[in-house]
Amino acid sequence: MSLRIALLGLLTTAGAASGYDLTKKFGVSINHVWQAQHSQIYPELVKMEADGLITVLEEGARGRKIYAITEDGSRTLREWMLDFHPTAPPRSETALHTFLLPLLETDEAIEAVTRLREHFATRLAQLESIPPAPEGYRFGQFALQLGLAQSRACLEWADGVIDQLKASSR
Amino acid sequence: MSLRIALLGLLTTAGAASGYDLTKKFGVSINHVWQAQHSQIYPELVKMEADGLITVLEEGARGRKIYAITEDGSRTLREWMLDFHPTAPPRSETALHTFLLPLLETDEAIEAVTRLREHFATRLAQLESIPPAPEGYRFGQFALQLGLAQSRACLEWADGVIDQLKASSR
DNA sequence: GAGCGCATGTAAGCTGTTACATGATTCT
DNA sequence: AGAATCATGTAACAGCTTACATGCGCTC
Repeated sequence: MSLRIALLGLLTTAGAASGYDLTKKFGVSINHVWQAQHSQIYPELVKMEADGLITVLEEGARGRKIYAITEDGSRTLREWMLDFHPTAPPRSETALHTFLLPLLETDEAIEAVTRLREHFATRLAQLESIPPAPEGYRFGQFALQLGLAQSRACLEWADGVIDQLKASSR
Repeated sequence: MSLRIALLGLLTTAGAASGYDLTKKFGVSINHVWQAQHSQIYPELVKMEADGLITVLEEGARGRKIYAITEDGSRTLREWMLDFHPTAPPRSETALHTFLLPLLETDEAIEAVTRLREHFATRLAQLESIPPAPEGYRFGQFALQLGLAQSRACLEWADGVIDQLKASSR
């Protein structure tokens, strides 16, 4: 379901586009929020057209098909936005690793958490490099703020854990 | 792969157990970090036994099979812990919803974010109700701290967004 | 005409969800 | 005797990844 929503969202926020264009967009704008490969996108667009959520506006060179969202598609997207109820993501490899940290010796654990810290710092830097919305109210603005808040929290957590581990090794 | 790791981790931290026991454990101890249904666990245990990571210690009443981790299993788990490199989770329904918030009218968006806020508050309360490790260095302790830090960050984010939306509606 | 980027597709395989199915034991 | 719980499995399906496959159009 969410892939459809992401595609409908992109077609709304960025206008009509081909599967190829949409694939590229998943690599940039919406990237920190949702991702998909072309092998998943092309078949999904075919199904969405069959369901009347999008239409082919034109067929260009090299079999390029430009899709646009339909009334039905807009309604579906809006309903999803209004109905949405969050659920906690049930699986996180990083959290699993963290859960099992006491399996390692203290110095090994410090090394492992330092690696995590690096990762969080890199992610934070990436998000900080995205230019903020200039004014008003833009797509992705709030998601970016959420990503920043979470990255900062993770970074602080890693620093705290490293301190705890160092204290316990003395 | 990670399901295996979670199972090996549980067999290490909580000792030998049946598929049924492990299923229940995914419903409590490790629950905020990883989850699995019995329909996924039973076949996985069979494959893990075939791969020599676990063995059947005894077969009890009602076909109950008690599994224990093997040397090979412990080595695999330890190697995973040492090799682990985090990756950013590429998909979050909540972040996608957040990304598309500007599709809604301001008052609708406020309502939607208020629902998110509720969700984060509930999650935080759940994690806070887990008793902290009494002393020293326990399995799950750092993962719990991570969950708390992230939940608090999400809650603050929601409050900030609600403020921004209210300011923009005036 | 060789190579690159554009553009779309298919297939195999893994992970995870939901539902179906069965039988044993314990408790009331 | 009936219900609840213990205990294990299978099947169908959805979502996603990786790899394979093909052909057009532009530029050097």
